[in-house]
Amino acid sequence: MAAVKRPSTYHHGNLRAALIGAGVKLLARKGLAAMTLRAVAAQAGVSPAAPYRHFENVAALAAAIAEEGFGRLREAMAAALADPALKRLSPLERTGCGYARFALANPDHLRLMFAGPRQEGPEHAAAAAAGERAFALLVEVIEQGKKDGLVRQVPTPALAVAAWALIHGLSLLLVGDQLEPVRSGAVAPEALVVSSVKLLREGWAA
Amino acid sequence: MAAVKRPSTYHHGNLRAALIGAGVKLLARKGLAAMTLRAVAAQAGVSPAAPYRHFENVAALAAAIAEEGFGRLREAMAAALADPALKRLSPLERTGCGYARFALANPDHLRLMFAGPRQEGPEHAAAAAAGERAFALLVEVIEQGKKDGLVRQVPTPALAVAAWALIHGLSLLLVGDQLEPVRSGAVAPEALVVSSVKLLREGWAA
DNA sequence: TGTACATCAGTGAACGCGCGTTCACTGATGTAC
DNA sequence: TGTACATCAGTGAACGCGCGTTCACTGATGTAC
Repeated sequence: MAAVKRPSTYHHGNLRAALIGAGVKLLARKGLAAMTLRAVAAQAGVSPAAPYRHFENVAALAAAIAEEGFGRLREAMAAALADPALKRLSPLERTGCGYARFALANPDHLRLMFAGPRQEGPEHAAAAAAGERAFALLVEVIEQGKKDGLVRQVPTPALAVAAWALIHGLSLLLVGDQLEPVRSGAVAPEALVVSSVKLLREGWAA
Repeated sequence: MAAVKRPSTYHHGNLRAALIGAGVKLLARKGLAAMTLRAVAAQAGVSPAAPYRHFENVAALAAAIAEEGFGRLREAMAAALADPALKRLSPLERTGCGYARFALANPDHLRLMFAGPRQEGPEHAAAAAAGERAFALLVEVIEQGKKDGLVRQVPTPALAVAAWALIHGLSLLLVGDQLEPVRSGAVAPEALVVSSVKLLREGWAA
């Protein structure tokens, strides 16, 4: 018989990662308000004091969970870019769909990521860096679009900010159930994303 | 001597309105997290139990403050629309500037207005109605733009949602200090609003 | 290979705090006569 | 016009709760010899 590796119950092994995972789970199951330090510790199966071995305070833990979210957001955008089901859309539209998919699947995680202004500390810096990496993916898509002749020679930062703002705002409105056509079921969320990015592509000027 | 109307200290007169005003003040001075029922009552100069004469619970009070915010948001858009300093911009751009001005002047109020999903109760319904009135102003601007031949014959709801999402997302990113060009002082917030709405007007397609 | 020991990731009890909410009350107001 | 009284918007003390954080501790781990 193989000597089964019995994980110790006292020493966790990788509590930091487990706490972040527990936070993600809580955000999904109970929402942002329920994601307290004590709840995260309980979800991870440790005492309320345990997280302090890995995080200075609750804000640092939240920042680490936000960082995780930015990583997943980037992955969602990359996955949508490569999604064959979206191949009829332009890369920028596919990226937007990825963003919206993450938002709709993780509404409270998104809220946490963009809750409040920037703060001090290493975890907050790491979260900001992860956010910039996600933004950089959008910038790459735009640059490539220019090379492929799909995108006008408008300054990339201006377009990236506008595209990010559009899809970010749309995601938050969707997540907040604030759009009447979606609430009534008249329009599917993804259709709205596509139509909005298309509008940004073609412009509203007569 | 005229008989001066001495306001009673016991009976407030219009505590409901005073509580909403106190909430607005707290949002501006201390932020969203500090806007508790007890803090609002203290700011209004009454005991913590007094608000219960006017609101069922703290959520109803928050919804009433959000409603006030939507009213102010609509006013800010209408004011920008009529602002001679912005007369070189299109009506849609002016409306966006008004939105952004409200956001930058009242970041935590905006966060409250869009915090969390919809809830039950008369105050929440009133807040939603006020939000729809603000949205209706945008719809009017678009309809007028079509009549004036400035706006393409694209479905109004689609354009209204896209424009709202763009300016909403941009405002939240500005308010969260999440845009590097603004943080570094390279671009002024209003310039970003104008350039983004212009981009939505002209499109990014080559 | 076996033992002593330093390390440090965990425990669990406790703390003070501010929160939302309740309840019996108080006193200013306005109306009926 | 003056008085009795019903109304109801306020008080203030109290409640239970869950929060973030601390502290002395415990016990599993891995290393030195």
